[in-house]
Amino acid sequence: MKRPTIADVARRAGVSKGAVSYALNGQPGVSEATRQRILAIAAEIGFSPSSAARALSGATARAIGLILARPARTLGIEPFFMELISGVEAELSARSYALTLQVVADQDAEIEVYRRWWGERRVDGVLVCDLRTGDRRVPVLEELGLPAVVIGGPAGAGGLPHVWSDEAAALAETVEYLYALGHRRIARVAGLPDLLHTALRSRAFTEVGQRLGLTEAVTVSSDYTGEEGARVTRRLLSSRLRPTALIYDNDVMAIAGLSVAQEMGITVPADLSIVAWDDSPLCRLVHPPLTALGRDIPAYGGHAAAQLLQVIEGAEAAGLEDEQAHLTPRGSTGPPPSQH
Amino acid sequence: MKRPTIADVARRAGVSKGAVSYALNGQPGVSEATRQRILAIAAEIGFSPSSAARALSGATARAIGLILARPARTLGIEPFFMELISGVEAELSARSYALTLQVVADQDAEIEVYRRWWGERRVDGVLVCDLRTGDRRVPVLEELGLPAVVIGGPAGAGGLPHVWSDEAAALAETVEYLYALGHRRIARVAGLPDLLHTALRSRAFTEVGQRLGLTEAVTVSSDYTGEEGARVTRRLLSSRLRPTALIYDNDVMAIAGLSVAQEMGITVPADLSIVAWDDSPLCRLVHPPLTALGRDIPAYGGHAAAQLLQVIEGAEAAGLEDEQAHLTPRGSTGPPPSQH
DNA sequence: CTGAAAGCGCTTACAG
DNA sequence: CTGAAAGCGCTTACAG
Repeated sequence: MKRPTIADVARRAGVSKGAVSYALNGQPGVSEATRQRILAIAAEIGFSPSSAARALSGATARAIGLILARPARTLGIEPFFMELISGVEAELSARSYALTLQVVADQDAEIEVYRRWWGERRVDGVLVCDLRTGDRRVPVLEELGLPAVVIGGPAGAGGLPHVWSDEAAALAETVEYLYALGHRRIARVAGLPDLLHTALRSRAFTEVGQRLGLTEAVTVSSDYTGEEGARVTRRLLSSRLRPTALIYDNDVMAIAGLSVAQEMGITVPADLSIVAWDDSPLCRLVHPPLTALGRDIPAYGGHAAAQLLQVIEGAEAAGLEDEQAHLTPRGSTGPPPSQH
Repeated sequence: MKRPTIADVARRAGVSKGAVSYALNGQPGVSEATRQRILAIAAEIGFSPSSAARALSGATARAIGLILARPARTLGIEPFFMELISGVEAELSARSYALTLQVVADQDAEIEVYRRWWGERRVDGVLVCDLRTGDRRVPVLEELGLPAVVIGGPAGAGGLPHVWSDEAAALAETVEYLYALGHRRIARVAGLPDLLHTALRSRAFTEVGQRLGLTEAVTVSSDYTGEEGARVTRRLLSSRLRPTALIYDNDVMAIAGLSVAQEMGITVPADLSIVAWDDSPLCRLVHPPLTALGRDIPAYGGHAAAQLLQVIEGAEAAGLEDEQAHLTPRGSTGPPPSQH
């Protein structure tokens, strides 16, 4: 089955290819009657303009790129990325842009793919995730002039527009909530230490701890996996003056932490309170369900995509502060055990 | 920064554009010395051939498509798809193909996207997931002649090549294992009933139940979400002669089921054994860790991608039977409680 | 409002 | 082994 081209439509309609192009793209240059007739014929013979020909004629590729540079193992287990992607998709498909996805091993590979995509003109722009301290991707993207929007911030995005959420404030509120419940020994199990948002959260945690006079507000680094989350939890709960509350940087580690508590005979929430960041259906799956800090991740992805499309279409995009994560108290938090 | 074209390379090398093209694509028509010189210059000025120009010249788009037609909610929570995607990616990027991903609401939307992609020549082929009974996508893809490989089977793929795993055998082995432990009342919490592999598993479950004389081998339908998994489990465990073993069609429902047992004061595995299909890190996160039926999903995705690339390159692809899922016994299974 | 033509950046027969 | 040229299917000034 041969695919119809613009020439087929033009022949059937008895007009020039140019006229068909104008009609299809909503440009002036054809009468309304002609436009309708051309559109009807195009629909009838199932014509879609070749994306390659369009891209080659200086129009855009109508595709944006997203690269994930995390081990497959971590990627699969965290609902975050899939939720982000579906939000991005919703925005893109409404404007009939495609999403080109690539999973790579590290930042070097990621940078290489950006260079290749730019050379190939394969995408019109990219969404950048997992900002790191001193991120090497940002200057490369700026140098290439490849439109890009950073997901994360507020700092570290260089001159690139970014979409972010005030994680420091959300963390502070969480600590204050635990403090109000009576907790004085609060520890935090953090994600990968070289991610910028981990650093931001750690600083915020230290600050609020000092403000409230919690001398033992410790942050312990981890890597988002259940294994590490469990290991760190075991260590924290084995110390002589163990924490009465734990805040985890993702849902997976929090669930692993809950299992460790159960395995050690520590009752949640009577003996230990647990808070998960990244609220997700996983948090409601376990018993007790986890108190969690969450926000609308698909919407976040959608906003980032919308910003990127603005940049691609030549508009100024100043970036956007998204909603702050809010705490949903469930069964895993309560007052600390009374001191005897 | 202007992107270098093949003409820039040709000028610098002092040859024609055709010669550059031959050199780049490893075609005969240039001397080895010239080829090396051209390659060096291309690398030096950072040239990558425009994917649009390539695609337009009759070469391929060097991209394949994957459409996921499940609600975002379900997508995010199951590690399966992200693992599949990373396996697909690994195979594709080794051959420098791109992956175009789209998330849609239903099969109608999916079919529409296939038609559009075909018309736009945006992808060279597609990977088809979540085969259903009487799948409407298969005849459309066959009619279009868009190269496609189905992930799943063994039946229902029509004339399309497919990659599959013998789920019936894996399920039978699992039931036999539980039988050997002493279980006689075994129930199964199934996934979405209109997915073909759910039907295959259900039939296999009934068959092995009959063969072993388990008159109460019930399958209850669900939808893969934790909510539904919990609800169904509550109902099953509330019946007068409740099952002593439950087999779940995914990890998420199994974890929800475990929580329900805990909430009802039913001890796992002393009072109830639980088996999860789709082994994933989630299964090792809970307490007790779940006995699970699993296999290498990234490899599965990689095999499907490899088959598709074969089809695209014009080779016959007969399809492929992948490894059978194997049972990893962990803490959630044991002998049934003794009858008093 | 419409038609004829150039051009995007490649690939690939076709002559030399 | 190499060069000149046509063609892929669009978009977009440029004349009429």
